[in-house]
Amino acid sequence: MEERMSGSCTTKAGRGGSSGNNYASGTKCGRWNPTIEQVKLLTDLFRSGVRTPSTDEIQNISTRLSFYGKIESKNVFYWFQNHKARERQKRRRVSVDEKDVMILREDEFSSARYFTEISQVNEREQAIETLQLFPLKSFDEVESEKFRLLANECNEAAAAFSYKFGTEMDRPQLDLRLSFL
Amino acid sequence: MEERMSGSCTTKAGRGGSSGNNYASGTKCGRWNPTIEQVKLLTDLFRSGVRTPSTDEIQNISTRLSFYGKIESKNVFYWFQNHKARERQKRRRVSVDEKDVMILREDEFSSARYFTEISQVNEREQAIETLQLFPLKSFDEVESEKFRLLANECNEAAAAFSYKFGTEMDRPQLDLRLSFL
DNA sequence: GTCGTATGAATGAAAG
DNA sequence: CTTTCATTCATACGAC
Repeated sequence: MEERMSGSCTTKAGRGGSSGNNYASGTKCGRWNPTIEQVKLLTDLFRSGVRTPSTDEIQNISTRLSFYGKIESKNVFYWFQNHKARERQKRRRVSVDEKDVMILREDEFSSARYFTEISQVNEREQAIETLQLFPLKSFDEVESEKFRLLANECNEAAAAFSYKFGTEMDRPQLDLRLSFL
Repeated sequence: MEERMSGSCTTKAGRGGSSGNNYASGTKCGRWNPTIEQVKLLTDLFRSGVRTPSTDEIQNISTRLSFYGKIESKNVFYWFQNHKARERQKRRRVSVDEKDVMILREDEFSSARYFTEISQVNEREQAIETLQLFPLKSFDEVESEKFRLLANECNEAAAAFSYKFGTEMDRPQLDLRLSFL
């Protein structure tokens, strides 16, 4: 059984002063604290279609991101997992409570209308542009350098891969399976 | 990194019951500011045993609470998440503070004794009467009306339905596919 | 003004 | 993959 020993840190009386504290690297210990650059890169990858990178890709990404700060492959793995899950979660919630503020009558729920909405939503999810793999213009000098490297290989390796798998295979089983029936 | 929307909004109001705040909460940006009624309903639900409502339940609750003011399902989600976590946190603090004033050495943590305590806590947490779903007596006239509605449907309509589809059909293939191997 | 607290929001990590 | 847990960040408010 895994151990839950997360907080063995000195999380005593919390941090004093509510005014000053920036999060910079203030996090004492424990979990990974991604730097802005790391987050940006990860986000870009995500936006470019990467969803569930393979072990190798994770390793790759992790190695590159380590340039910007301490990081483990595990972090990358979790990041994508969480990011994907949460985007879905968010989408699910927004779509449901922003559209029909009311309803909730049973017949409404079981109507074909409901399914229609769901389908639309899924389609939109798939619609994330997988075109511009990397904006290559987002950073300053230092970044752009590293960025290019990443962009390069990802363009081929990860990209070509993720494009296929991250976008087409990541979530298409539903249809696949149905097509078998 | 979703939306890091920093509160640059002049959010007034504020519940807590001190100042004569209004529940209007017409705040267009910034964070959600629950009205007294909303908090009461949420609290009652919590006391009645609700801890981690499903997506559908959240939706349900949210929709109903919207009667008392602006609210999104994510607010409900966070509310329960936070409320539960903080109760647990508080209890944990108390147990460490009241029971064994010392200890907490590593061996203690990994000892059976530690787990025993945790278990007890969890059990008690679960032990909160989940019987009386709704006190139906907490409010005035107006509230009790809405309240009843919530109590009624929460466990049937949407539940039965969404449970099926939201859980089984929404995305069950990945594992299926693997099970073939 | 600072500080402490209550609580909404987010997210890394992990369990299921 | 989904859901839950733990911790942290952010903000509003009140006491001083």
